Amino acid sequence: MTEEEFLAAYDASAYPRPSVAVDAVLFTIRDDALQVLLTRRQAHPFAGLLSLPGAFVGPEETLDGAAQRALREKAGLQDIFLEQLYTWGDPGRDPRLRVISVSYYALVPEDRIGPLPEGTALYPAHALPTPLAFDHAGIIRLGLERLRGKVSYTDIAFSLVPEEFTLPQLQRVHELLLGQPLYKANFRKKIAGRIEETGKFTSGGKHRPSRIYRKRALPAEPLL
Amino acid sequence: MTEEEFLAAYDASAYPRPSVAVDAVLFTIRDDALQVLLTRRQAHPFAGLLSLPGAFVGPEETLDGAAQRALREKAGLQDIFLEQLYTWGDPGRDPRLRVISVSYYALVPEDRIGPLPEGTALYPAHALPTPLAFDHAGIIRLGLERLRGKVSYTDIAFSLVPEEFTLPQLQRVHELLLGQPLYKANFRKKIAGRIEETGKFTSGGKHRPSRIYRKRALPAEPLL
DNA sequence: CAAATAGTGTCTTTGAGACACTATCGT
DNA sequence: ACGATAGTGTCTCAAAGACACTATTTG
Repeated sequence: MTEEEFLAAYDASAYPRPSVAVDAVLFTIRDDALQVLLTRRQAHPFAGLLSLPGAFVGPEETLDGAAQRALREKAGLQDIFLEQLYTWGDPGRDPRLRVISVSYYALVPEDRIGPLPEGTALYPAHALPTPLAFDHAGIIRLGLERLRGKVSYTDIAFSLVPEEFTLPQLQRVHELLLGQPLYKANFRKKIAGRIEETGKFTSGGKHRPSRIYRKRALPAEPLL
Repeated sequence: MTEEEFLAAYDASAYPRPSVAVDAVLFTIRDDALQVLLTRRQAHPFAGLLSLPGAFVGPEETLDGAAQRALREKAGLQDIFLEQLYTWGDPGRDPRLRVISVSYYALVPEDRIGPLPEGTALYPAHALPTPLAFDHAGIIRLGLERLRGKVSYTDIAFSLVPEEFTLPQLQRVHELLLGQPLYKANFRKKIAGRIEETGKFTSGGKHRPSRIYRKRALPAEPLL
């Protein structure tokens, strides 16, 4: 059977086509812990359980666009770091109908999060209530793995920190993602090329103020 | 609007739901080059152009299952390395109808490839004909990036080499994926823990025979 | 023994890791 | 001066990189 023949058969068949949705794992740092945005489900299935914010993909909408919309609608967030994670499609993952879910993970500094709608809140990523709706526990686990894997060799940690930040703050984010303490001096050497000074300092603490930095605009390394 | 309301509206709407397909980028090494399996399209759209092997996802089929099926049908391959790559869903990427495509990349040693069906053949990955059908050029480019990124810190190169192989062979695969020559001694040190000797040697060459190895069954490193 | 490729020993360079030290704030 | 946190200098160690050497086959 050629693809065209299959398509014709598929088009004409009585099979319900799968629906396509997006689900987003929104991470942020709050109360010195990595947290995930979850909403409590009102309706069947999994009524009463927590689930990831999601949305069905509109007919004229890109996948990224649908993920952005989901976060805008459920958390009032715009222009945040968003990256595709994995696509989940096991038959039966949604008991109502076949749903293919394209999952995303998103990173946002706490100061960008406004008041959340009723039923939506942040939960600590390493002590989530159990069970969660659908296969969302697995999606979050994969998001955590991806995050942990990428933090050491990319810039993603900057997306979890305000535009202007101190190095102790940034180091703490790395430590929370990696789950282990880091040596101050080594950490600073490693990120030295990716930051620039603002000239400002913190104040008010009962200790030495710390320098305030921002992310360096251009990658320090020119192409080889 | 709650999710349930949206779902009800979505269900009842006249919108055609997207179709969901899989496309696979099958890589192999042949004639001392990395090659990709492509099939020439017979029908509209993009008739006459080359495209990736793909399939629509059946109603009771997993995504991985559909990708395996596509490769079985188009290349007679079974039980090969297969990993999800990215999901493409821009409206308009297929001019006929909305198609969400979950892309995979697959790796197979040349000796596992049998005779290919009419219109299907291998093409050198770094000198592909242009243009390709749909957004398949982008899918292949992403597959190449993923492959290059992963070769240095994972075992994937073993999937491009027969079960029993020599180190010059394995090194050549690394060099083709990375696009640069490697130092013999350093390469051997790096993979020393991941291989084991078979006790066999090559023969017939006009030079010193090389030892034949296989992949080490268990990861040498115990959990910390 | 010459050509050709397989395989090894070892010096250098780089970066991660560990730790001790100094600096500057508030009280 | 002290408690607390910010920030730096430097030794160690392991891995990556570079290169030169030895080994074993065929003709």
